[in-house]
Amino acid sequence: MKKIYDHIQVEEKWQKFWEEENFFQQTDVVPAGMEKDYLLFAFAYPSGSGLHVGHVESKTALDILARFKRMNGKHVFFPVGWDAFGLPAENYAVKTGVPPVVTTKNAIDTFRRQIKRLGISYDWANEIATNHPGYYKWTQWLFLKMYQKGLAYRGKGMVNWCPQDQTVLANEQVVNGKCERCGTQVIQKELEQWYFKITEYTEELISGLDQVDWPKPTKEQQLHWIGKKNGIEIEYPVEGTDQSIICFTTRPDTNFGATFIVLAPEHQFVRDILDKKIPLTEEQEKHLPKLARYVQQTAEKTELDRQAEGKRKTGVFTGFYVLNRLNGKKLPVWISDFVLAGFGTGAVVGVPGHDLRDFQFARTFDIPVIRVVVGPDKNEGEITDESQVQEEAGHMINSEFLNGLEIHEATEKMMDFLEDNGWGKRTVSYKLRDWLISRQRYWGAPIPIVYDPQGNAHPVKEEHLPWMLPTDVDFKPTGESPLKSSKEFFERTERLYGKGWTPECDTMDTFVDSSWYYLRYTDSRNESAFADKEKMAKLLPVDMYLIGPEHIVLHLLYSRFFTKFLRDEGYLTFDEPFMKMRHQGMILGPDGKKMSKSKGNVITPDEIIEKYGADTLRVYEMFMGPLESDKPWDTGSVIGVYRFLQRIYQLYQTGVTEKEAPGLVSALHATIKKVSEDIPELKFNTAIAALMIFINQWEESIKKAKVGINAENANAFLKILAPFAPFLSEEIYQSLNSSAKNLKKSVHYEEWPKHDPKQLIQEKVVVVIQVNGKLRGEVEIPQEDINNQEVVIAAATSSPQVTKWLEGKEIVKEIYVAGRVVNLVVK
RNA sequence: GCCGAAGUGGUGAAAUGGUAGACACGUCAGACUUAAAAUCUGAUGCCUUCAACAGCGUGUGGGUUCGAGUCCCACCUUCGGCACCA
Repeated sequence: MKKIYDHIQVEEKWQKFWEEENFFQQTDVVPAGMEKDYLLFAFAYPSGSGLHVGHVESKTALDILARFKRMNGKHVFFPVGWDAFGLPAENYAVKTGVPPVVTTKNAIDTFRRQIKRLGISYDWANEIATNHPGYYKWTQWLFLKMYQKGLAYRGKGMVNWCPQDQTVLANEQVVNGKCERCGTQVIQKELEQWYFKITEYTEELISGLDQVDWPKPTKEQQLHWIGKKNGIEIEYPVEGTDQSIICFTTRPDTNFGATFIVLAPEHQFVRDILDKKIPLTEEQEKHLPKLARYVQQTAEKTELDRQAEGKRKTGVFTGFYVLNRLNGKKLPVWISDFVLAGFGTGAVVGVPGHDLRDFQFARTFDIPVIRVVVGPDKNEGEITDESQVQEEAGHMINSEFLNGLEIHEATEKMMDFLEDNGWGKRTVSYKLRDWLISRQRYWGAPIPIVYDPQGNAHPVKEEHLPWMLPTDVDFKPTGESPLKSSKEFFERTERLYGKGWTPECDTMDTFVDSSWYYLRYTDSRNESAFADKEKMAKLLPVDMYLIGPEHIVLHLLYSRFFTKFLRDEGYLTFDEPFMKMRHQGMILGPDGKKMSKSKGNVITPDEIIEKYGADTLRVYEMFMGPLESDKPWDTGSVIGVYRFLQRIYQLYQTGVTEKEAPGLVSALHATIKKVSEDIPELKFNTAIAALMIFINQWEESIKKAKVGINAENANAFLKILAPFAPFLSEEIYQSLNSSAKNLKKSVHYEEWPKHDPKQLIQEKVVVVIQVNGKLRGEVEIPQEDINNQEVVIAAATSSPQVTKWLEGKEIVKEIYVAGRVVNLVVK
């Protein structure tokens, strides 16, 4: 009778065994002569709803890699932790009054239990959670380090404000004008906020990408985000004043076609007019009310309003003119919200003939349009329609000394000319801004700053770290930081710093927590440093980072910034934290849509493990398709993997024989080769297919000839199966070798088998025959003739399948690809 | 609009420029069973067909090549990201 593999009982048994024996806990030192391998996954936010099958994918993938590398003699560092600060826990607290520290702990406990059931071989001894005072003490310490170096600063600025969450959002956290978290329309607000000066490292954030092995599209997205543009700042004197307006442009070649200037409503010059710091003529005074109203309106506009406006241009004339020194023309100065205060100089020179937005603006306000570029259509006439606006290619006209030049040549010549005359200066502009880290939230690390009675900022003293997050707060959103409601927090500040001193009540963006967690892993219990320098030098940088594509821009940019800063401070010896990075795709619901509670398409690992076991879940998810692509979950298909594992278990009852089938042994070596090649490339789906093929062959051999493979080879197969199905392979390994003398403690401590190339050599090779590129037959060629073209061609042309296609034809060409294909070209 | 990725059976998917559809699900037929589930065996791209070693087939249209899912050009569709960035 067949023995049924009882996954529940078996998996519990080995999970307990591995845990009791501290199987995968690393000593924190890399043993001499061993190469380290640091495998990292993006630590998760422990949400209340627990793990879903999507979480399982990346964890399993890296676990397979970890086990494979251990068996290949690497010192694997595979830590785990929790990105535990964040909004959901706090929102839950607002609703229910349960403190975030409680919900977070419960959520982590659930996650931990679920992950352990999956058999992920994490180094639990170094587990971290960013909400733990032992962790955020160092988050705060790093803030102070930045503060000392002038890289953390306080500044006034327009910020994105979410009225629902009652907090500031980074630009990156505003999606389509809505809050990334809750979907509420974001508005603009001016506030005093803390920033990190990431722009200090802009150039290195660009050049450092050359050092790392990341997917190309990821690098491109980062570059795009940084948005480096070479251009020139041109100075335009304002008529009737001693001021001038500076415009940034990448296309000064078109400057003879300039007909106006547009400022962002937030531009300093506009403020100066409104504040009457600039003497106004009577005529100019008349523009003031309109101007003031427009500035006011812009400030109140939400991102969504701006979007709803679409391309429709609005604006107001300031009453001022500047001088275009190239041709002595007067250009009217306008303001419009299509010009962004944060890019370039917040002022744009309007060339309506050759910039679509400028054209639309000129049309709306009846400003003249001048053609200075002739495009590939050779049209030199007036520009009257959007479709005629030539931006990308052509030659100059109506531009005096530039006439006839190709636009790129003209750009260079114009830049030289402007610089030579002192009217402009070449410059580089970036989209990247400093990182706004203040959050008016409770559940985060408090910013370690206190204010003296005069309101000046002072760093919290190092001996007062961790600067504890108070617990006596009111979670109800008031528009102000919840920490303001803590009596203890204010009392503490006065006690430690003096009467009238007050604490900073904002907390840090959770991206700060996650910008350095991979450093803390290396020395997670250190109480006197964020991590020991030597330990970091030994284990870092990260060798493989597996991360979802959603983190491409922010988290990676911030982490790289931290790394470069800490390197400059002498703590780190490398430039880039993540040497190799790959992305896992998303596991979609059975309906092909993103899994979400509200859609009711969430599959939990618990239900699958209950029914089929953790090994089945692991192997199924790896078998679904390429790691990096999005894949819909199909519960129906899980059964196939379940059957596969059951059949393996059955085979080991009957398939291990003293006499071996030679073809089977050779097939095993081919399988070892394939699996060994696929795992490092993260091609788990094809590795599993190879394992399945071998099991099919082995089964067939037993059925037909009653011969299988011997114990040694049977063990070899178990070893290559072990990373994928750790429980099943351990179970079989232990019972198969129960009488063996020098048994390793576990299959997972075994050495990875090597394939024997001699075993892969076939006696006969099938060569395919094509006639004029079409498949017409095949011949078997003995191994020794495989490189003898004459023999192979002769065999091919005399093959009965082929002769009928050659009848009455002349062979004009013979192509032979050794061991694969013959192509006969006939006429 | 710009940047990026991807289009292959009923489904998830394989395929260093060299036998397209490996492997798996599903489906159909059969075995076992009172029956069902489970398990096992066989078939399964489409089409003509008694059967095909015949024809057609990797989003569309061209091209390069002895040979193209794979390389090149143009286009269509889907999905991600950015989006008035001067």
